[in-house]
Amino acid sequence: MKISELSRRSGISVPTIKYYLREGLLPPGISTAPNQADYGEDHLHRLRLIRALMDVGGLGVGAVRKVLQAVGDERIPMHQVLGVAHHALGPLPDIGPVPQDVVRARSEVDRFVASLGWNVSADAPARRALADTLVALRRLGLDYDVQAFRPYAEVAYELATRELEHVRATTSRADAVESAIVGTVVFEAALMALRRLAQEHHSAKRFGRARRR
Amino acid sequence: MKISELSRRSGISVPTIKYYLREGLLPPGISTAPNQADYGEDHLHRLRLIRALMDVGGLGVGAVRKVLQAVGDERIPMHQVLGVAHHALGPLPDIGPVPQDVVRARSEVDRFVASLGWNVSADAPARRALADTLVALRRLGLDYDVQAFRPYAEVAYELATRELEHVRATTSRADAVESAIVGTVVFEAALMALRRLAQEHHSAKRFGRARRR
DNA sequence: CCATGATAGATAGTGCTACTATCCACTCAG
DNA sequence: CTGAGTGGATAGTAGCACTATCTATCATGG
Repeated sequence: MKISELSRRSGISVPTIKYYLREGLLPPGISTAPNQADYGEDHLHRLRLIRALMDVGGLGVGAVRKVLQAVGDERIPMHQVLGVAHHALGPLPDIGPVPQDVVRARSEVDRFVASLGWNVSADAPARRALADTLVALRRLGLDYDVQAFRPYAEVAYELATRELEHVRATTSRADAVESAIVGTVVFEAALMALRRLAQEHHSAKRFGRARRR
Repeated sequence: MKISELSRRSGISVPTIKYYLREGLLPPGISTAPNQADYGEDHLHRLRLIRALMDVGGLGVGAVRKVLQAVGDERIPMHQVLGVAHHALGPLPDIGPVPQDVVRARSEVDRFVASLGWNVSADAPARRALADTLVALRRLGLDYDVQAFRPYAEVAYELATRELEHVRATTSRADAVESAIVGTVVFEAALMALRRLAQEHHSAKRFGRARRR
């Protein structure tokens, strides 16, 4: 199909598709002439994946590119793809000196993860993300302990069990990898939305029943 | 204290504090002369809250301003503050025409929420956010049903129960409101981080044990 | 008491990101 | 054969979160 049809079927403007081509998010079509190229269903699917990661997952162009590279790289074994994706999604590496309270929080988090018996690589970005939340709470004067995260950890454990079983049920590597990525990013957004809905429900039940606004 | 001390103790540069003052995120200090003002501990605390919302919660300046307005507005009753915060956090209102599949997903989500027996306002942004995730999954060719969200809903329900109980235990309105906001935003980030850690653990267990990278 | 540095407030500029717009030479469909 | 569409390149834009600079003041230590 031509780029105009790709644009129409994906709902993404032609200039934006050209931009994704330039940025390496979308592989080029099959060139049939100096100024003609042919795009297939896989291009359409790729565009939808890009939009899902950006719109639902909130990823930037750079993060999407990293994730897609990991998905497309056959040399990366299954059990590493999630890690690579998490590195693309997670916070950037440290820039300046790390404050004292952050250092302490990180080691608390590391001990906490170890106490859960979880087998997670030492440089997982989510470790630092979790430590950052702990630091934020404490800087606000709320003296939480890492143990406050335990119920969340138990919940996360059960969800991850379910999700990984689902991934195993799929067939090809490409499908498995993509469903793992989508599971991480899209179901994360779904879980957030559901948590907020549940909070509103409980808030209404506890503090009153009048409608908002 | 003077702005330089506020800057030193908060770790935020003086120009940035001035920027927050201009943007209305931080209330002005008590003016003691045409070019002098005095800032208190509450300003320091407010700055830490701003950074928590921005750095951990990923909110922009506009969203932070809306949330802080809701926190500070005594007229807004407790049971509405969370809703107001969710409106500030959630997706923007529709701009163009809403595609057919989105319309269908929204009504499915509405029926799903009703089937859960949750009492949530009809215009809660999280409804649309959840519908968007469903649409994203389907556009990727994964024909999920809303019911796939049920386990997540159950988990979200239990977490929200626990969290709202914690809010009730606090005392003043200001504290309660702030802890509700912080709970929504910061514990959301913590839950995400823990879910990713749990995923890595299960991924390592299921697909292999070699270290990444 | 006066030089030095900080301050409030205002205006303008920066770097980054995700697009958009314009241009060109070319080509394909009617 | 003409006019809309195309690939490829370059340049421009809008929004965001700061950052820099300026001015008129003010605080303070020698």
